Amino acid sequence: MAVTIKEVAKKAGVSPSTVSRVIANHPRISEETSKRVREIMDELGYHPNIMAKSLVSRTTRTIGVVLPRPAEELLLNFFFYELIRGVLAQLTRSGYDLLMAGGTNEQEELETVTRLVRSGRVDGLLLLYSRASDPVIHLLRQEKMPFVLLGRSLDYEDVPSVDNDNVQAAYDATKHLIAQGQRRIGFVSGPTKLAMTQDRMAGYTKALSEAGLPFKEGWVVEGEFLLESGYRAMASIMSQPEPPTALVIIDDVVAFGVLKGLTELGYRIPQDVAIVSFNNIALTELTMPPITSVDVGTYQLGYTASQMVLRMIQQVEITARQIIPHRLVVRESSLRTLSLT
Amino acid sequence: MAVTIKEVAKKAGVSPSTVSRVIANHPRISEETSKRVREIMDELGYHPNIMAKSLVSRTTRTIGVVLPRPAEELLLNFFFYELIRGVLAQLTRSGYDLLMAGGTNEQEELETVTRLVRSGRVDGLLLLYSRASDPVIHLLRQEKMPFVLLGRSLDYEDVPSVDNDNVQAAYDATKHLIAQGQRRIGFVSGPTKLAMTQDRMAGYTKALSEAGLPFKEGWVVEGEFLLESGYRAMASIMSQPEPPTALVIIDDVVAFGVLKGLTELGYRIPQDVAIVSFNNIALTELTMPPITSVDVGTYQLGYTASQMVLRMIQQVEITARQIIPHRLVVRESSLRTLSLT
DNA sequence: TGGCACAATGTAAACGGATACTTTTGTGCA
DNA sequence: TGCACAAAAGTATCCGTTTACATTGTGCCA
Repeated sequence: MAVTIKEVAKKAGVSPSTVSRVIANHPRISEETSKRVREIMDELGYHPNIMAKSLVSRTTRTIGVVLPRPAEELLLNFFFYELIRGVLAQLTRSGYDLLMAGGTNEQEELETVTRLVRSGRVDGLLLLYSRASDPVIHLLRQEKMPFVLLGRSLDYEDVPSVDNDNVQAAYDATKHLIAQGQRRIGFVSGPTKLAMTQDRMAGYTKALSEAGLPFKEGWVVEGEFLLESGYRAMASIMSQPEPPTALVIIDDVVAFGVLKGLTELGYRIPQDVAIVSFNNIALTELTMPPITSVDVGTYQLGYTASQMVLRMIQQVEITARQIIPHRLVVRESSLRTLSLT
Repeated sequence: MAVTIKEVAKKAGVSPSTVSRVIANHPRISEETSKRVREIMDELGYHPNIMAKSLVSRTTRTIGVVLPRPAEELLLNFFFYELIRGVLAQLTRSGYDLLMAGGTNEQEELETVTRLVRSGRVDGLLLLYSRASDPVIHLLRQEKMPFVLLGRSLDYEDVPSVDNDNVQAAYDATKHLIAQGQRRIGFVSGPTKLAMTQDRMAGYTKALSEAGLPFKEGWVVEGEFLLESGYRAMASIMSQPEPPTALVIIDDVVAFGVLKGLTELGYRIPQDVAIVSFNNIALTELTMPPITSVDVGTYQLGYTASQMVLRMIQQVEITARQIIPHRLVVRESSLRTLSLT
C-alpha cells in the first residue's frame, strides 16, 4: 500500500541501502545520486515506515506523557492545554512524537506504564504529577527509562524534575501583601502531602517571620483543589475571633471559591480582605475584582520538561531539578492603595 | 535488552510460533502448553514489541489526535482535559494508544498529518476542530484514513463527526429565557464561519420567531472566543436605544466577559439582564451570580468520537453524524423569579 | 602497467513477531 | 497392526529498515 524504500530504490535504479543512506545523510553518497533519490522520494510521496525503523534502531522517537489519576487531576484541568502545547512544541522541534497515557487507578496506571516501557513504545516519559513514593517511579528507575517529573517529588530528591521555586513564589506573594501594608495574613492551603503545598507554605511563613508578623494556627486551613474547598476554608478562617485582612491562596480555582464566599459575606475585596493566589489561569483577570496571581510559566514548564527528557535520552548531563521562573501578576485583588482606611 | 518471544519460547521448550499463537489465543494450542507459556511470559515480564507487531500486521493500534492551530484553540482551552479523558477512556478500553499532534500553522499541520498517515504511524485520526474546506481533510479522504471531526464541517456533510445538536441547544436556552418572561433577548455570537456559531444562531432565531418575539440587528453581535470579546460585544449591544433584558452567549468564557462588563456598568444579573451561555465549564458555578449554561457532554464527545474512529477501522457501518445530548444547567444568572420588578 | 587506496554502491543479515505451510504426534477404527 | 485424519507444534518467510561486510570502479604512484 504505502511507498517503501524498495520502490524508491527500484525507480531510482539503485539499491535499497543507498536510499537508506541518502535518508540518513550518509557521507559516502555522491551528490548526484542523493539528488536523484530525493527527487524520486518526493515524487512518490515516500515517508519512512516508523515501525520498521524503530524495530532495527531500537528507539521510537516517542515520548510518553502520563496523566495523573482522575482523583488528582483537578489542579491540572485549567492549564493542561497550555502545558501540552509547551511539550508538543519542544518535541516537534526535535522530531519526536507525543504518546498520551493514563489510568483511572494506581494499578491500571502501573500496568499502562509497564506496557509502554517493556514493549518499547517510548524512549522517555513525562509524569504530570509528583506523587511521593510511587511504584511507577520505582519501575522506571529499574528499567533505566529516562523520565522527568512535573513538580519535585517529596521522596526522591535526585529524581529529575521541573518545578517552580514555590518557596520563593509564596514568599514573593506574601511580601507583596506586606508591602501593601497588610499585617494579618492568612493562608488557604492545599493537600499537605504535595511538595508544592509544603513549599508554598514555607514561603508564606518565611515572609511572615522575616517581617516579624504573627503566624496564627487558625489563619491557615488545609483545603483541596476543589471548587467548594476554597469556600469552606475561607469560612473557617474568617470565623476566627480576629480574622486576617489578607489571604494567600494555594491555587486560582480555590481563590475563585474564596472570592465568591467573601463577597457573599459582604467583605469588599481588596479593601476588607486582600487576596493573592497561584497559577494565573486565564480567568483570573475576569473576576471582580481581578485576582493577583503568580504566573508559573505553564508553557515553559512543559517545554523544559520535554527538553530534559530528550537530553537524558541523548545522555547529555542535566541538572536534576530545573527551576522555571515565576512572575507575580499584580491585579486589583491585592492593592491596598484602593482602600480608604 | 527486552525479553523477546524467542527467549520465552526457549525457556518454555517450544518454538517461537507457539508462543506467538498462545498470545493470539489461537485455537489449536493445548491448554497445557498455553498455561506453561503464559507462566513463563509472566515470569520474564514479557511484553510484545509493538514495533515488530505493527510491522507485520500493518496496523498500529494507535489513534492520532490533531489539535487545532493555536489561533483557533481558545474555545478548547477549558474543556480540553475532560475531552482527552473521554478519548483516552475509550481508547484504553479498546487497547489503543493515543498519539497527540498539532502544528502552529496550516502548513506545519498538514506536514505533520501527512507524515503520520504516510509513515503508518496511526490507524485513525481525531480532528479536534471542524474547519471548513481543509487540506487535511482532503488528504485523509484520499489516503482512505479513517477520521472523525469534532463538530460538524460546514463544507462536507458526509464527513463523520460528533457534535451536539447546537440548533436545539440554543433553542432550549432561548426558550428557557422566554419561559422566564423575557421578551427582549440578544445574542452574543462567535465567528460566523464556524458551524457551531451558525447553528446556535439558528436555534436562537427559531425560538424567537416561534414565540413571536422581535429579532433586532443591534441585539446580535459577532465576537470571538477571547476574553475581551464578550466585554466589547456586550458594550455594543447595551448601548442600543432599547437594549435587551436577556442575552444568549455563545460560550462561557465570553459570558465571563459579558458578566463582568454588565456588572461594572451597574446592571444587576439576572434582575436587569439575564444571561445563559454554553459549554458549562467548571467555573460557571463560581461566578457571581453562577451562570446558567448548556452542558455539552465534553467527556462524552471525546468518548464517542473515539468509538466512531474505532468502528470505522473495524469497517463497521457508522452514522456519519453522531449527536451527543446536551443539558441546560439552570443557575441564578437566568432566573427571573429573583427579580422584584 | 600492476597494485593499491579509497570512494560509491550493492548484498545480506538482522530487528521481533505473525502466519502459510509442513511435520510430528496421537487417536479411533477397520 | 496399520492407516486415516486431526490436533499440536515446528519451519521458514516476510513485514520495511539499517548496517556490517563485500564488491566495483577510479585515479594515482611506483
